[in-house]
Amino acid sequence: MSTIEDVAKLAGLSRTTVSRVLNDHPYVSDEKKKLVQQAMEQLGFVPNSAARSLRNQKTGIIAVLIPKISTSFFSQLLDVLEMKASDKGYQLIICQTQYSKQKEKNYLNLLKTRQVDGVIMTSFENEWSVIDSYLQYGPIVLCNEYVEDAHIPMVYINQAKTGYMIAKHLLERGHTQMAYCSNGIVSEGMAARIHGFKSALSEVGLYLHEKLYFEKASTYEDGKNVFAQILKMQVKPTAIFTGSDLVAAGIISEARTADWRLPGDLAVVGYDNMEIAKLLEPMVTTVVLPVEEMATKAMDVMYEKIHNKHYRSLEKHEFLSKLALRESTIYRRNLVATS
Amino acid sequence: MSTIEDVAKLAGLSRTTVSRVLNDHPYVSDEKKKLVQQAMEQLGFVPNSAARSLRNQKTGIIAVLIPKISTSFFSQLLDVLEMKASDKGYQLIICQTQYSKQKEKNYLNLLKTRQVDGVIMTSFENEWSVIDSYLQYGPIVLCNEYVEDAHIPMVYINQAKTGYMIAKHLLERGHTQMAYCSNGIVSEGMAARIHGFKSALSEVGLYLHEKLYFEKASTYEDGKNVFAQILKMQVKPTAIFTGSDLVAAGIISEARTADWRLPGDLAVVGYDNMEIAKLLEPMVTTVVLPVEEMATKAMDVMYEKIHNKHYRSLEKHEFLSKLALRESTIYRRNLVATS
DNA sequence: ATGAAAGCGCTAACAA
DNA sequence: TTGTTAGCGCTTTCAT
Repeated sequence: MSTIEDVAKLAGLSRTTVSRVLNDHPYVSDEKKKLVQQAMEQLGFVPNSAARSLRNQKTGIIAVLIPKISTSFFSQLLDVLEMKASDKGYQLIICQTQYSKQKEKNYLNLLKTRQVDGVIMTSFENEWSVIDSYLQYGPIVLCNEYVEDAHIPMVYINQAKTGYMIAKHLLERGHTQMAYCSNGIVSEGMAARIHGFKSALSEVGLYLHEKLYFEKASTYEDGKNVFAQILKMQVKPTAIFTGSDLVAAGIISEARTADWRLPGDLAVVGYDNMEIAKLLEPMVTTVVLPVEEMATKAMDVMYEKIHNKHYRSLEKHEFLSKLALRESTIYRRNLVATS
Repeated sequence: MSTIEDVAKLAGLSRTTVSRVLNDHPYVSDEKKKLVQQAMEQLGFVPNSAARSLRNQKTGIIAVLIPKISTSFFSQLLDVLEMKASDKGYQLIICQTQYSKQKEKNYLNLLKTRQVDGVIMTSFENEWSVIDSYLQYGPIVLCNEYVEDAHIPMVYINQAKTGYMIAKHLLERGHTQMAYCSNGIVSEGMAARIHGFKSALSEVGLYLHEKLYFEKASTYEDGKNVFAQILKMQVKPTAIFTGSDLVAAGIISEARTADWRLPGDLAVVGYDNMEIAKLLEPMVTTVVLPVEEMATKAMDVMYEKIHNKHYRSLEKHEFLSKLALRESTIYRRNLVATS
């Protein structure tokens, strides 16, 4: 492994000059530059990054905290984050928190030990005050979360508008009796989503019936359960927001078994635009999340924070979901553009 | 940011002693040890990892090269790899090659610049000779690939046995006319798989009809196409291996539209055990890959290579796929255990 | 059991 | 335009 010193010797110059060539500094004559480059070539020289990190006090690495990589949404997010980081010349260290407070803290320590220049959190487990204390060591950017009392850049989806949009769509399709599935997670986003949903209803004098609110559904099995419950009801909903494409799949599966027509007897709206949404029959109208936009913004903001060094700046970067209209809410013959 | 020097001063000791405490060296009296620990506590001292890396010539980081993170299989693999790395005290840098030779080389450079202690490749694009040249800088372990002329540890699936198992299962179900979908990727593994498939057939005097071999099917749409072709055939297959659950989904969707009974008119075997395999109707019999086992082994081997420093050792770590038996090849009433 | 000092490879302030 | 030198923070001989 050759060092800058070796290159300097071979080129008959000083380490400084070599370093200057390496960093594209001005004030190096073309002649010497050539000499240095030849020497580098000949030795197969590559700068040692630990030495650079130590000297420059920055690593070129960003940590991404994620609860579970193999979750469809998070793997998409990570995918884009990696591309954007790569574009900016950064490496990404992946940190799976597995929804554990301790793991989350362990990974935040990467900031303390200066192993990374910044941390992007796509979820969080600890109290905000705990996380806040790490800000003295470097920038933290929230991507896909919103916290009222955090004074840092936050990139997130306006869930109130998401909820509103869903309800509005169903209202336009003529539904008046709707059901709503939550996923059991209690967060500001989830609260905002249902609030938005309800406000669209109340605008037209409707409301969400208590029995039609399912508190905790996140899996295919949960979806089947939800339908079983619906089947037993006196007054049945004509439309349901499922909170997840998996739940939608469960509901659809049972509904078909029970010979319900979809969307005739029940219109279904999913969430996440997972692969299955397009594969089911009927194809599922679902909420499409602005994954790419959020990841891009998060990385841009992180880059800026790393360089301007003012970590505690409150920035709200809000993005909107879209609705992919498909057969589960609109009869095929009325569907102009499916996507 | 406090350094080891600060701690030493506060404790009234030397840097050496502090370092010894930090690294659990013997020959430190309990008394001084306590002193040092108190000082560390008081200053909130955390060792700087760049300095450690520089001094120790190792980073505690492993790079994982992956073509595309958001692919179901790779995200699962990455998930397990991260857990295993974490167990061993390593961080993972993720490198998305996007099937690009150049990107792959760029990321292999992390080894040259000593930014990582080793590289795990889950796929590769360049000629083996290119990759081989990086071995002088550190260990490379193949996880999910097999290359005949690579002299490094390889963790992979025995695809010949996978193919054999699939055909065997269909033979046992009484099929004699089978179709086979490849995904268009040309690799030793893919060749082995079809070879294994064919040899099970030839054992009982059967063979794979040329027209029933689909060269390139990897998406849901491809699956629909495949079925359309089958529909036009004179002699139709009674069973098909799809090479992917997505393709299986496409085939099933079209088959149902054409009012085929599944598995009565056509038995379908998928690959990958994706989420959809259990959600479709019928639930899809599919090949389950030993993701966890491969990831675990790859990380174990990497750990060992990093420490014993002999990188060019040919090691074949072979794993087997399993078949998850479901309704698409076995009538529900005959299904004892679905999974 | 403890400390002094050298040095990992690089960059930058300063001098020439 | 180029070189000398100090030092980033840590570990490890070697001496005591």
